[in-house]
Amino acid sequence: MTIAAKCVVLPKSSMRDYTQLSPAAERIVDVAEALIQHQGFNGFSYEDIAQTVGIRKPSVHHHFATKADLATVVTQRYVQRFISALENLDRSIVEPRKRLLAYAQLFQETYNNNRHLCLCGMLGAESETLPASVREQLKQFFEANLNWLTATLVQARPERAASAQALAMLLLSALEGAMIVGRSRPEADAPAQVAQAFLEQLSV
Amino acid sequence: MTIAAKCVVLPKSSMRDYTQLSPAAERIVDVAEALIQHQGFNGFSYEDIAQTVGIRKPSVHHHFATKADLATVVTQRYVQRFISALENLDRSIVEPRKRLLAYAQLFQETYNNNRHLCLCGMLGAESETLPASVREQLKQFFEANLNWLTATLVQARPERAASAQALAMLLLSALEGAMIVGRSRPEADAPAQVAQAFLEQLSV
DNA sequence: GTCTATATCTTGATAGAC
DNA sequence: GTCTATCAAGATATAGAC
Repeated sequence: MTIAAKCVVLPKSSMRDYTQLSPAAERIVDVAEALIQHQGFNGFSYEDIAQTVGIRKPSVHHHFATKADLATVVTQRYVQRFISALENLDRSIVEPRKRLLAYAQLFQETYNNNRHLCLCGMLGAESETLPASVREQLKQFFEANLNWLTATLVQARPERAASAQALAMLLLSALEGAMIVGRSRPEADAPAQVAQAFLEQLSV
Repeated sequence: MTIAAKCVVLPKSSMRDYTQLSPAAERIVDVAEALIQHQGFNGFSYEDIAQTVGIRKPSVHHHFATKADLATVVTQRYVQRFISALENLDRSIVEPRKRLLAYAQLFQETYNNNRHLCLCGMLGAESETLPASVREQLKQFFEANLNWLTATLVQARPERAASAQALAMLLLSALEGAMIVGRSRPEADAPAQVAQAFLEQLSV
């Protein structure tokens, strides 16, 4: 099969690009992102989006034919932005321990906005009901986070490099979990607190 | 207002008791519990339950008038059973560190069943869309877990009692999060692995 | 306790005018 | 790009017979 033929058979949803959204499409993606983080993919409807954006349901369908299309673009944009944020941390913060604190702050800032979950944490919980295109993005998100955390933990404590992978999974899981557990708790800074406990107790 | 009057105004759903379920009602609760753990409260319908149990939709409504009623009973039973399991651990395992490993195994065993999430982890993510009666149960679940973990961590390391609360939140969050992150990863033992990393690295 | 039948509403989605 | 109108399917829920 030629490369051209391969491109032709790509499903329409895969050709959408979050970097080329019209202003109206971008507003829809913004609202959908917030609704997923607040209520989950199965907890909102096109009608909810239409009312928040201030348009009608068919106008939403004009920009994103199906809910699966919309979720794919929302997730794609979130994952790419998050990966960009990780690259920014590498460029702007030299000390590994401070970089890890800034990383935890990414989760805390998300949570500060009306206790919003990490988009991929919410979708990860619902993943059994999601289209494959979204699940693929989730894999990328978690893998990128684990790779970044592992590398940063090795930099912070080279003598413990052997356990860096396991600690990366521990910290990522703790941050995702803290946003969920924290919703049923009074504290507003659960993600920052678990990260602090992690770094202090492990002397990172 | 008299105590009697207060009882009278209790909504019907609050009077349901998971300890007095008929065999048919219990089968429905079993199936609903599994569906929530697999797909979430907003990811299944009465029709799904009916088909799995092998009855018709109205028969499900006969036992649980509304989806909120059903979710309340499912959650109530799950939380009480989990608290009983914690009491069993206290009775049957003397050494605190082994008790913590057995605790983590509770999550791992849940996860071994088709990557089922902790029921309260899934509902915690969806909590913004849930009835108050379910949210109340979630608070109880997480508080009971944090109290049990804090006490057990103090027993394991009395000299670190001051940080036991923060470490309890770290471990609980990590276990809940590992089930979610793990769904997008190849490993089948994410909960057990994060618990092991926690106990090893913190020398518990 | 279970069923058939039905009501009502919501949801995701389409047709076609402007 | 947005709208009105509409649809088919699915979801929650009820009425009433057996």
